Amino acid sequence: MKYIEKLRNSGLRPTKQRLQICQVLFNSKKTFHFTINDLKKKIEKEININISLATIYNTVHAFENKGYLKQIPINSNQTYFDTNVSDHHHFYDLNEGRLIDLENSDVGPINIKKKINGKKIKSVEVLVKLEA
Amino acid sequence: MKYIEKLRNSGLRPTKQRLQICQVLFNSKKTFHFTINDLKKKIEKEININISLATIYNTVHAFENKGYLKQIPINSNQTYFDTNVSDHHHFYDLNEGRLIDLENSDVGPINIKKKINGKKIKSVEVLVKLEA
DNA sequence: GTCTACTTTATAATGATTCTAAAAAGGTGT
DNA sequence: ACACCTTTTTAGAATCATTATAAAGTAGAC
Repeated sequence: MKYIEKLRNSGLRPTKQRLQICQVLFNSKKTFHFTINDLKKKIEKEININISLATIYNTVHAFENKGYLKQIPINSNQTYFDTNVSDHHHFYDLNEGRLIDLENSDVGPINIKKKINGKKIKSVEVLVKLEA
Repeated sequence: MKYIEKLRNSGLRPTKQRLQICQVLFNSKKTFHFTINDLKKKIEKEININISLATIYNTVHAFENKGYLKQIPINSNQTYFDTNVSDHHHFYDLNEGRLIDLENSDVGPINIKKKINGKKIKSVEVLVKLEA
């Protein structure tokens, strides 16, 4: 199974639940944005199974730490994740509360001129808020 | 009092508590970042008074809606605000959990090439994550 | 000053996330 | 396959930021 390696890389044993989470997260052609609750519902709908919230939090956080998922920096009461881990950005539609991918090529190069001593840049994320 | 107009503009009556909040928020020369709890503590320290959390939330949200405060888009368990409402960006030091201003001139022009039908851009915010 | 609508406050409610500890399952060695 | 030990899953409790509530206080208009 192709997900076993992903799990082992993330320091997780390949259990039944984790493989099912992988299937929902990584099996579709299109990447997508989700909250933990979205993901729980998606799992219930697509695999018709219940996985406890604690397990989902666990697995998602492990993948995030390993870079298999990205957190989207946005102020919301819930944390948003993205299965698209390529270097890209987001529109956030304030009226509909919807996130839309914004490819790197849609933004152009971003040149951070200021440096902070002893620190290196880990990521540069652009959030473009939209309104009607 | 210079804050009365700010409050009235935000649809708020100038009460004693709100004027005190204004003093802590807008009286200092330097702008700063804060969470609601930071602000509560700052008020207690600087004016030696207790204002209930509900009042602080209320006032901060009214100012945010009016553009007198900005929310900083970052995933954290708490919401961060900025008294610097000019068009600018942020470093976020992952190791220390610290925010640092990044002036517009430190980033250079950002050109969003993709358009979404019927939506206009309200803001463009860049978050640069730093690590050791 | 009186009146009415808006405010403040303490406290309760909500909701996302994390913790806990007991039961279940994975993995290794036999 | 079995025993054993560790990791994992789970339901439910705990935590913590934020929001709602409703009673007592205050601002502003007359």
